[in-house]
Amino acid sequence: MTATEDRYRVQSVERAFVLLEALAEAGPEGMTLSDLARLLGISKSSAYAILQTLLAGGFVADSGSGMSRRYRLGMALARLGDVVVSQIALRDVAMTVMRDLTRETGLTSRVAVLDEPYAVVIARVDAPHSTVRFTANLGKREHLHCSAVGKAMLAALPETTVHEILATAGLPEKTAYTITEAPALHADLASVEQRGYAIDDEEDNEGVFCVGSAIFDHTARCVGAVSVTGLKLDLPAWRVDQLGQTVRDHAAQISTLLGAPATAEAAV
Amino acid sequence: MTATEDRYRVQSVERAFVLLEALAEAGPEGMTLSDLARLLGISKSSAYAILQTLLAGGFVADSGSGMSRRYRLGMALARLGDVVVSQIALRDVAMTVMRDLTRETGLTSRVAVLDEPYAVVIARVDAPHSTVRFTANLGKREHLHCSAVGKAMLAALPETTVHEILATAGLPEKTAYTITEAPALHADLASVEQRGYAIDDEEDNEGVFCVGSAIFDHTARCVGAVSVTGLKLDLPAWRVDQLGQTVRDHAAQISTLLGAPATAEAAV
DNA sequence: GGATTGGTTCGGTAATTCCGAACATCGTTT
DNA sequence: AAACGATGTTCGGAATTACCGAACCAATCC
Repeated sequence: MTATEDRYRVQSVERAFVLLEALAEAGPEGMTLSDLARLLGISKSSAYAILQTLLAGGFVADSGSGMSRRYRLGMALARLGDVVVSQIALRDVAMTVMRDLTRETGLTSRVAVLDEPYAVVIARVDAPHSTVRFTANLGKREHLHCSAVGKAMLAALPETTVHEILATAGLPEKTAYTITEAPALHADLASVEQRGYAIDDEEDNEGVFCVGSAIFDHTARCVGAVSVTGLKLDLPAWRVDQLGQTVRDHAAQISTLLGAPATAEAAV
Repeated sequence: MTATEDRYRVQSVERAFVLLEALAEAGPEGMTLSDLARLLGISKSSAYAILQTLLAGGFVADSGSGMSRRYRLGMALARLGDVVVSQIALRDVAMTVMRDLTRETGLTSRVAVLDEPYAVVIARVDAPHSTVRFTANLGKREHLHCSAVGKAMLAALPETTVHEILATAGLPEKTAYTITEAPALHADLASVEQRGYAIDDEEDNEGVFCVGSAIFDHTARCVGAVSVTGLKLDLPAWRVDQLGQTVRDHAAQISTLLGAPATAEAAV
């Protein structure tokens, strides 16, 4: 049946999580050590050791002591769960809006988040009939100063963090068009802030053009950016601003779906 | 320092959760196997085995495959976290309202949840100067047909589940006043539904009087009940209805704090 | 007060898990 | 292009690790 070799599983870890599932079933009143041991079909001492481990990490909590001590799920799980739902929220929301965006523009769209001092792509929707395969691997770290998503985020971040990021990551030259001087970059960021979208004009890859805009969460903090990517020769100059507005609108759409207040997307 | 003997801990379980914390830090883009192994200071194969285990349970998810596969937190954690927050919510919300209730009435108040086919007490606030110590242990299972919290819940549950519960648990006689006949019980439940609160008049313990009312969550389902307990001779008949309304109001208060729609508490 | 249930501690055993190394695959760089 | 480096996956062996059973406390129930 399960061709998935048991060889590459850890027994005690599996038991720990079966135990957690049992506690989840049990509800607020929790379960006793003996109940758990019986339910899992293991010795009391084994269950005890696992519970102590989980207790130390706050993944289970105990009510009462000594006799008839009861165990229930701990706060630490609430924290982990919260991380998951916020991540899922960004991914899922982004995916649906990105599909819209590529359908409207015919271009590959991507969403990246900030992983100081780099940007990292967490979702991508390929153009339907892309002439070139952009090998944009998910999870790949990219420089901020030479990408549309990167500059969109930089323009939305506080000044101090921008300085920190540029200080640690620098401004390496990727192509002849890469902005390698801090003053020039700050000037560019100012116009990004004004327009509401950023442009990468062959600054990261020769012949590649990108337009990106920042995404904000419910606390009005910048959590990432969305962009479309195409070949420079497919994009006449008169289309750029129209494209920029489209991307900006879709970014705002993601932000509102994340519960961002309307002010976050407006001009500073 | 930590006098907590490492002897009663499970190494691999501890590692698994350190790994999860690391993934939580990592964010939506996740981490690679090698990164994790380096970070935890363990071999790749060990980290691999743990990851496979977590993957099987849905506690981590993987993006991409083969090369540069990335791991991030899985949906199962969202589920566990959700269970925790709803439990915490009920407990915490209940405690504050219960303190109000005992202050106003001078009686011991308790909150129980349904653990078919029994009721189980999950929180209690003792009366300030209680003449008698009610040994109402938390987590203790009680019959539904002879307690105020039990009858309050029964009146709020669908007919089919009521039948199931009574069929499996029966109607054992606890005192001379215990309702042991199904028709009589149903008649009582009807009046409970009408009044909005249930009465236990020495049906569980001789000389003990209880008044209880049901609690509803944000999905308008009955999740428990709250009650006050006192000695029969301290409660003249004319106080009963006033007390019932007080308990009912506080139950409604808990329900609204849990996000229950206003209709749930109204008469059926 | 005895009997029963539940939690905690301990010692020995062997099963479990850990590691290192080798293989397969892919991306990068020379 | 081809070699290199890095990554995920598989395997065998060694011993650490975690499991169990039993005994020891503590508290409840009869």
